[in-house]
Amino acid sequence: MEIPLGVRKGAWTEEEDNLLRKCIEKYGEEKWHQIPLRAGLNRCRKSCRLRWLNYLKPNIKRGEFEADEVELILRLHKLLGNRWSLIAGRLPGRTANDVKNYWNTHLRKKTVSCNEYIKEKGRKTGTVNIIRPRPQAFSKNIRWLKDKSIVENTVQSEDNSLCQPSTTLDPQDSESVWWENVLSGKEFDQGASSSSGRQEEEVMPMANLLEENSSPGTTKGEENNIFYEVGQTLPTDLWLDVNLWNLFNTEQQKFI
DNA sequence: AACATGAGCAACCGCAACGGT
DNA sequence: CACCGTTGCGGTTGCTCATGT
Repeated sequence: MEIPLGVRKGAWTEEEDNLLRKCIEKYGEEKWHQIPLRAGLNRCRKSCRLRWLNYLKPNIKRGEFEADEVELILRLHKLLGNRWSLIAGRLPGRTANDVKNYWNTHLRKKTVSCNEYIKEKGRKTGTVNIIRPRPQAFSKNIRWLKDKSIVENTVQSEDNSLCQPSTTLDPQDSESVWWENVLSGKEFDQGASSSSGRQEEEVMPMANLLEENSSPGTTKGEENNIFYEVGQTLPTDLWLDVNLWNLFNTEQQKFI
């Protein structure tokens, strides 16, 4: 086992902070398993890494979250769920832990009450067209263009009939049109579900797409269910409107 | 003044993914 | 391909401080 007996836990002292800071200034943010030894700290590597990333790192922004940051957190959380590292990657100077803590203490209650309101409203007004989260995948070669909300390569899904255009245009063009429609909020055809083969090896979920375009040091790829099927009719407590796609696109452009 | 309660935040823990062998 | 060590993430815990009773 890597953690020696008697390893120190709990709050960090100023002396420990200084040792860790000097060590990382000297050796860099690599090989965390060697950091405790190099720094002369009786801490486990996890503790050292966490302390550095959440507190000691030079560019960390302290203090109150600004209104635009809060708004971005709310929107990204709606889009991504509890992907704190991804969300933090869009907030310069903020750590995943900061974002998570802020969410849990300030925003969770608000969104819960908001969701309850939407749920209640949905019961009264019936159903709306939604973009529903579902496992869906994209080619690993997808690139977001700087000038347009277009992806170059194949868009794949568990249900191609919903995710690809019904026209017989050139595949790239038709997908571009489809994406433009999605991101511009145009209406969609009601798609009939049909199963189709899914190429597991060459596809990746959209969250990974975000990660590939996010700032260095963000998480590696992992699966999740943040994809959205269009044209479904479901209660409003599940909806995710098209404007959010526009937001997603807007935010994406900022960081490319 | 003493105690209870809740909010905010730092830190820990468990797990999954990744990369090397 | 399997195994193992390392890394990084999200959930949870626990400490501190402010506020209420």
